[in-house]
Amino acid sequence: MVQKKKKAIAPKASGLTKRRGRPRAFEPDVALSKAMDTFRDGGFAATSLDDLSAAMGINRPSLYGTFGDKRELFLKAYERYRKEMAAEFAPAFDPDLSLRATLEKIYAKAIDVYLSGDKGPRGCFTVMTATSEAMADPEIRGLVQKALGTAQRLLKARFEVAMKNGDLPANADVQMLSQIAATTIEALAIRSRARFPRADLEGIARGTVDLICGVSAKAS
Amino acid sequence: MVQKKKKAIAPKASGLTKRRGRPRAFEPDVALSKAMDTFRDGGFAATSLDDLSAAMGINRPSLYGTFGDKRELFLKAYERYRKEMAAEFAPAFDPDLSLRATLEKIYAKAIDVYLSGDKGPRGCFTVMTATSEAMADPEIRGLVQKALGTAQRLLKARFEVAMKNGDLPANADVQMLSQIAATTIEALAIRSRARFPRADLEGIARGTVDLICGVSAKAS
DNA sequence: TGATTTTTATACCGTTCCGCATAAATTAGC
DNA sequence: GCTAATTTATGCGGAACGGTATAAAAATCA
Repeated sequence: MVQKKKKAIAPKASGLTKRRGRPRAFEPDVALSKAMDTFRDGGFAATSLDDLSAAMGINRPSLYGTFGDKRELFLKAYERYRKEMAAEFAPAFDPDLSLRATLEKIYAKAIDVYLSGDKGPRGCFTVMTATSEAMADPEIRGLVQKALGTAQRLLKARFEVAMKNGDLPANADVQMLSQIAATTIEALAIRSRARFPRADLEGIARGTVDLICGVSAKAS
Repeated sequence: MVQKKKKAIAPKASGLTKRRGRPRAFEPDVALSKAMDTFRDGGFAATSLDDLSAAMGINRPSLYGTFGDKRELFLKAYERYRKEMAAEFAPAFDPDLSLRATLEKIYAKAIDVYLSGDKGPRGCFTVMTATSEAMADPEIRGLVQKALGTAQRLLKARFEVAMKNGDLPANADVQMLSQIAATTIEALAIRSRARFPRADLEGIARGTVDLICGVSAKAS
């Protein structure tokens, strides 16, 4: 390559400027979503570019041109997962909800997400798929640490509010409670992947909620 | 092959009958241990037979002849891991130990096991390595279910004893307690793999032990 | 219409993968 | 020593892998 002439003027900020050449035959967003599912099913190493290309419905060169190599695609898929999860869980943190309702909503959502998948429960991208790669890839490891840390921090903040509101006893150990709450989510991810029945997962969730919020009467 | 003549008489039950041909140049047991470590580091798919052969110090044909193909070797490595863990954790269930001492010993051992590894914390074979394959392989999935179930059953039995001994309140919910105790182990496996510092893991363990056994005073 | 730009489709390249074929090496039995 | 049995060492073979070169297709701009 001698020297590629650079486009002098970028198209004006409008996101709808007509591109010059042949238009894309796929929606990058839905393709990335398919890639996310595929990685979640098989993990990084066991998922081939052929698998991805087939699932995303685009040829390998298009895939490469749009998302970069396999690892970059994995990172983008994981980034998308994190954003999707943030959006999924946000409503549960609605301050109008009681502490118990918040926790119930979080666990219900987690169970739904982890059990979804045509070929079996996909589990959690962070806990299962990304953490597997965390040993060999420092960047992925950092993202996993951030994700786990963020989850626990959000829970801790909610518990602090609850303590001020009187929904938790004044001497509650919010650090410990947020650990219990966060690690329960991680355990749900593991057990969903191992195909524990939904009722088991719901039982674990209910147990943790009862433990944190207190049970008025020990129901039979 | 026309027809392989079968050995008419099996050598007498003595385990020390001299084998006929060239002796093995490796110890199958230590080789399997190396395979276990290697799988734990990289997972099933990302670990090649070259990796295994190099780590185990034996050539591929010997490997194949002794342990079978890659999946069989994986299953044998996992089986070895489960037996090893059973032996490692057995002392913690010594009935002379207090409930608190038992739990402390369990978590201390878990953290030690999960943080071990030259190239970084190896985590738990069940939670990390095997569960990754659980989706595609029903046999592995069954083993994972059994392992997770066994851990929780052991804990539950210990809590039932504690309740009879008065170490737990008479109205304690042993099912819930064993869930908390077991899921905490799984969370430790995840977080060790994500390279959370040892102090964090110990903090999680201490929190769970305090929660289950009760804290006399909320220390500063 | 023709030139330019961008994406698509086909198919290839070198590497790595898993499993095994083949033959040399090392033992026990005769 | 010779034969049979078993393990080692070398390395092959077909398939799958990740990535890319190349050219056709489809759009805009002149």
